[in-house]
Amino acid sequence: MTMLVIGLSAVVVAIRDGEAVVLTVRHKTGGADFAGLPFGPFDPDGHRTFELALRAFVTEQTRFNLGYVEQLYTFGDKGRDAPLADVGLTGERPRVGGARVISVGYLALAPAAVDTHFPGSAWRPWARFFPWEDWRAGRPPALAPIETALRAWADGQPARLARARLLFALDQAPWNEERVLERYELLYEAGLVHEAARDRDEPPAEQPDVLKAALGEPMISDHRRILATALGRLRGKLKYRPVVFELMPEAFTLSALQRTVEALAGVPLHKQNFRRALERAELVEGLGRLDAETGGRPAELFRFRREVLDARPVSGLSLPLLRD
Amino acid sequence: MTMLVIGLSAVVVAIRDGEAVVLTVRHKTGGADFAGLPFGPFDPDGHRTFELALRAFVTEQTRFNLGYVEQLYTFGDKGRDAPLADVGLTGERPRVGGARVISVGYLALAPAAVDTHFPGSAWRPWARFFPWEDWRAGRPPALAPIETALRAWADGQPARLARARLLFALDQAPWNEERVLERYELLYEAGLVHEAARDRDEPPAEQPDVLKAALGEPMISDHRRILATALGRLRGKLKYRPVVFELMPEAFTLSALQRTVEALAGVPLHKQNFRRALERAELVEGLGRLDAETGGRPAELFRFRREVLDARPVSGLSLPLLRD
DNA sequence: TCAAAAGTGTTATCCTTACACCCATGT
DNA sequence: ACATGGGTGTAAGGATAACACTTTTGA
Repeated sequence: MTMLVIGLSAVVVAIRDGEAVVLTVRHKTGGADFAGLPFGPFDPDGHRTFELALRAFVTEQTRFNLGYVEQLYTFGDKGRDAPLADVGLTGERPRVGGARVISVGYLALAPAAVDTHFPGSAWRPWARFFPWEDWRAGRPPALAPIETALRAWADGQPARLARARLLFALDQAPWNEERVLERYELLYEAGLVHEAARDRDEPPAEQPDVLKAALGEPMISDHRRILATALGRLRGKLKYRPVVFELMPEAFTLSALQRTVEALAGVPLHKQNFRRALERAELVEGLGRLDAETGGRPAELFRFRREVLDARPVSGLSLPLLRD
Repeated sequence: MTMLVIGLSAVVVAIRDGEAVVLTVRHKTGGADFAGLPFGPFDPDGHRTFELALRAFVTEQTRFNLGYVEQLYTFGDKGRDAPLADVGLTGERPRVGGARVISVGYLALAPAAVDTHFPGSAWRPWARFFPWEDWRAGRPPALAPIETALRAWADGQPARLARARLLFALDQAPWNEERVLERYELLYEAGLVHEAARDRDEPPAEQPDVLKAALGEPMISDHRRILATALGRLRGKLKYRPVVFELMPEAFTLSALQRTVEALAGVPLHKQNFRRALERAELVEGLGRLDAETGGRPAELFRFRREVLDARPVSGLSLPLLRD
């Protein structure tokens, strides 16, 4: 009988220089060199809960303590390359007939991207893994080669075309920033992302360099899928829970807050309407102090009124889009 | 080394006579007789994905095929009573030193509550398990004894009082229908629900009969917690995805649709504003036919325009509250 | 004719969107 | 002075919430 092993993976998000970054671990697999998420096995004897286990091994691997943590999803498909079974992080796929690995993905938010100088671990902008997800400067150029490839895949089939159109905002369809996972899964299904061929033990598809670049960097195992789940979940959550503040320092300017939300949601926001919404929600409070380091006129510093969480039900921020 | 076992549990929701009902299985445990959710073990050899395994054993246990299925959460805490390990449904707790059971909860929606006449399985209104969650006829009477018990538990501590107030709408605080799980967990933490004492191997607390009734019927294992997760998730999802229609027959009246949404959300809605919102969203289409069986004036039948799902991003229904 | 449920009109208010302009600092 | 980013006023349009009333059937 096949053994079951449970692996825990963490998508640790932080903001560095106004960019959303993710904690990754480098893996040398055979010749190639891929990034992965920090992960570890769940030990049914030593760990009382998943969350405690997760906090323990992330602290161990990266030297800082997680704040906000939330379970994302449990992945158990056989066809998909499941996370690695052993703690040694060898980068080998689980052997056929060996243990079946189930992976529980978590999202964690860190108040700042402290560089841990830990061997093999690094903060990387998640735009690297999903170049098509960043619409802050308008429609990302990565979408052009992707659109061509998707149309070739759809090959006139109406169902495929409809999905591609909706998810990738083709033909003037509106962009929905939350459907990150569905987009990644479509690219996987279409055989475009590197992981698709790898999971079928096939050689990488022949692709022009522009397309290869547009499809982003692959990750080991199903980690890019977990990352897509995390990004989608976080983008949704921004709107109905005040989670952004978990990523901000104690005192911040409103522009820094807006840049953070924009970096996460991947869309440009309307400055004044963003501020008005903030004000109405009474989520922040001016500190009277100024931040001189902004380049132009100094900005007032604000703090998150954490006490509102105990006083009343509180939703997140609205995302007033800036028309392009 | 402790073995790991993965159990799958399904919260199958349907509408019967305008009430939201859940598929349950009866368990005779020692003297007492508790309800539970349909569940089964995940077999790493036989099952390619969780979802396929779930569909298979629900069909086997209840004779119908699930439509909409969504993963809820994976529960792995040790202190909590985890789901049973074997398929025999003996109702015994997993033995100390035996297998550690992890349970993956799923939400499924069925278009109608077909009575399967299967031994031991039954559809039960979920209000039985959460009497405090039904605000359709105003503040539920179950809240009075619960409020008293919670205040006794809070014992003047501001943090406890604030949580109880917010979650249970004490002192005129607004009711938030989505926070079902948090409410159940507070009652568990306060030691009020039956499961709390049971999980600590303590005898049931001494409680007046009104309080006992107000706290609802307990379930085996952590099934009531999974049910609370499902109800909360479904209530949230109603608003941003058109999932209600998974519970409706092909043709339905607008009043039946409204009653369904009310039964799920547990709040009364404003008739005309509900209809106006439906109309604006272009989610339904009149069929011209009438339903004569309504008691008063016959109502027009409508259908869900399923095709909009492929045409544009579509959100759920707004819940225009009816002030009490 | 009356109860029961279906179905509609209308208004005040609030929120969202979109426009453009002024302010304080460093170079 | 002017570039750079911070910070504000205002009005149009649309969505929501709240008011009550008419219509069509069965008993």
